[in-house]
Amino acid sequence: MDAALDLVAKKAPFSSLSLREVTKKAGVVPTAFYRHFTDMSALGLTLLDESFRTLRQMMREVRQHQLPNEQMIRGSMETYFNYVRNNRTYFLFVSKELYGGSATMRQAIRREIRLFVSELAMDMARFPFLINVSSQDLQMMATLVVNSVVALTQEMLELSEDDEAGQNEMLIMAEKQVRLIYFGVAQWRSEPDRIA
Amino acid sequence: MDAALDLVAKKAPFSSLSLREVTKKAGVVPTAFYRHFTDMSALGLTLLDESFRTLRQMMREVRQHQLPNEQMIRGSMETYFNYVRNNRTYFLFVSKELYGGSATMRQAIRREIRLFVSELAMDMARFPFLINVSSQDLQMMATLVVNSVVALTQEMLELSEDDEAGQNEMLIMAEKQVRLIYFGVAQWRSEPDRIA
DNA sequence: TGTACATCAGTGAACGCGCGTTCACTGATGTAC
DNA sequence: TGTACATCAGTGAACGCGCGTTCACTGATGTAC
Repeated sequence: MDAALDLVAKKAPFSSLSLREVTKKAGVVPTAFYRHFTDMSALGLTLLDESFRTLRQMMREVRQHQLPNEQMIRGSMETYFNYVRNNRTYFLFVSKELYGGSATMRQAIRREIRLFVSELAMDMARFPFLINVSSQDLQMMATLVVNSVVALTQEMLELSEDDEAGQNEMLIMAEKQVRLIYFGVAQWRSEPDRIA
Repeated sequence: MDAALDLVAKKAPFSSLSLREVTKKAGVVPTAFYRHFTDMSALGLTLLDESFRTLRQMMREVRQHQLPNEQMIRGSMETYFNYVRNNRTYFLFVSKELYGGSATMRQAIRREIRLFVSELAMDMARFPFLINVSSQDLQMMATLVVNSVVALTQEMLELSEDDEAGQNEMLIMAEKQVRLIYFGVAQWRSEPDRIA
């Protein structure tokens, strides 16, 4: 599993990895692979599980905070992006699979993302200034936040691992974007034609 | 080229396509490939050029509209998502390459996206209520809009081609999200602690 | 404590297959005079 | 208008290679009595 993650991080997407490549990197003969997985796609799904198992755990902790004030946004983003940095290879793997993987993989990842969105929407439902917003709109707002953070995560993964400055820029951008979205959220339906 | 796009749309990402697969699909002998491209990566770059050539053209037209009122947002989103529907295979190709392709491909796509972001930021700079916003923040806001639309585009591409209802839902969501962002944009720096 | 057996990760030879690429070729279409 | 030659897309045989998967095997570790 480590060998596969390393190979994905260093070059190709998982789908273009060969069984022999992985076993070679792991320092083991190709046939030994079958002692652990039935085939490559089984390995892929296991890696996906592993990737999300700890991520879910971390998200749950981040959600402990409750009110959407600015310190809370900054704190969540710091915690999250730190986690990304410490689990770079997992995120690189998931990022490449999200659109480039098999249908099964893509569905599995989208399911996890939708889960985060729903949880965030539930949190938002408790904001006093959002009591009149439909649950569909809450879902839309949460999707916006999650999609934006995911996009910046993927952008950060393109940076070299030791580009501290660039990574910090991403964190700041993420924080500002989420704050900006919350400005819009507070505005939603309360004064809908301020701009028009 | 059509054969390659078809194969990418139907299943695997471009990087896992073989030269023989493509020529077989095109109804031609493998060696005939070399009459047109030096290798697969040259074909990939040509497809990328082709994908963005007409897309840039369309974006230029969308930008003709000027003021950020709600009809303009709706109109732009309709034009754009219609274009996506009519060029599905190209977008599927680009979407899979954005994170799963070779470094060259990824860089080329990111460059195009950054171009769109800069143009949008320039448009925003002309909004009267944004005169005091730093150009860095304008870039951040434009990034947010573009990233959100890109994410929804990719989500739409996951839907079946004839899922009219689902695709319409994406369009509506995109319009709402962009409108919400504009609410936040209008709020930015003018009353920064409304939420805090 | 010692013996017998089961479990398990890894080995190495072998297979048939699709791969990218080479080469000399064919035959149709375009161009010069 | 006819002839000679160049250009060009496609052909088909052949190559060596890495692939996934099979098989019978080895030897270390764990378990039962």
